[in-house]
Amino acid sequence: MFVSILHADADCFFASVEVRDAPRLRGRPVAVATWVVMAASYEARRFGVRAGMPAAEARRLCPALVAVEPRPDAYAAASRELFEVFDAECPRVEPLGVEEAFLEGPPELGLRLRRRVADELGLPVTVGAASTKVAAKMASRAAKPDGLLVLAPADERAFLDGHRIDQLWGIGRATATKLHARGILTVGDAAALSELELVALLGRGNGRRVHELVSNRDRRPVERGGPPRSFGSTRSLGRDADPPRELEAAAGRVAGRLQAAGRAGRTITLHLRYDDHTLAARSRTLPAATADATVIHHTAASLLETPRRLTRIGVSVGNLEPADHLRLWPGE
DNA sequence: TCTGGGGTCCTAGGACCC
DNA sequence: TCTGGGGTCCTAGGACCC
Repeated sequence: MFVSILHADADCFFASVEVRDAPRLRGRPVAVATWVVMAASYEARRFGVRAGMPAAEARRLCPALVAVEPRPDAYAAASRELFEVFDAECPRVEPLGVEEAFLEGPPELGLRLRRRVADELGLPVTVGAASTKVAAKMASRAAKPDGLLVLAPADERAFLDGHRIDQLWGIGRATATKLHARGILTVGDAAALSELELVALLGRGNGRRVHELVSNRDRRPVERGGPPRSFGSTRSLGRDADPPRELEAAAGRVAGRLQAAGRAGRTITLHLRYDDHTLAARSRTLPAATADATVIHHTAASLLETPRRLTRIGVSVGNLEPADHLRLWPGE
């Protein structure tokens, strides 16, 4: 028996909550969707339905698709319950979004987590266990849906080496493109390179990081998650949208969430996307923290100057601190 | 393929201070 | 007046994740 890193991930989380709460959906292709798909059940995925896909496209691929409106409150409650089980079973839990976490413990912990979440929440959770975060994450992916994969340390390298480089957790499109251009197609290909070669290819920071990932020398420990570092809200703009009004609404949503969390922040960032899909962000740091909708809105609006057509707008507040005392901005 | 909304972390240059 | 080193904060952008 040895201590390992576990990655626990609730399968197609939103869709699983919907199926659990409406048993007539069981076994059917289900998508949680507005005009875009937020989550798809495995039955729907078999037809090619994917998160992020326009709902019309999903329906075309899968005419029998059952589309369900999102119920954010239900997912928040399920997420809370999921982490209550994690916390009850393990002292070291590092959340990674609303539906997954790294945990430290013996591989047997994976069995308990899966059983308890299934019994108490009625939701499927897949667990991967390994000696590093990257291997544990890749193991849980390989074990989906509703599975458990424990990698023995001696098997981890071979397991990782066989993956396509762009499938490795932590390798995105930009890095994969650079590696592909050099004929590096698999994790094994990349692991055969020295750190120096990867640094030459990818830059110092990214090269070192990728070297640690592909060679499975990922030394990052499981760390308890802290409070959020930022709150934000953005919206895509339709043809007849009014960007200044959308910005004001976004500021209101962010202020409400900050106040609910008892937090305030000093750095206000305006987020924009233009019609050529380029992104921009403008930020301003205030002398003191705020959770006030008007201050957030006015600060963001003062940063908004663009003759170009916008396709997305929103605001985030960072540099957070507790709001229950001290200087709020503006003062009373 | 360019389509959601929510995040985290890193880098790099400039301002400013000692 | 020029030169050097070290550090923090702010801003903009990029990359990646679910």
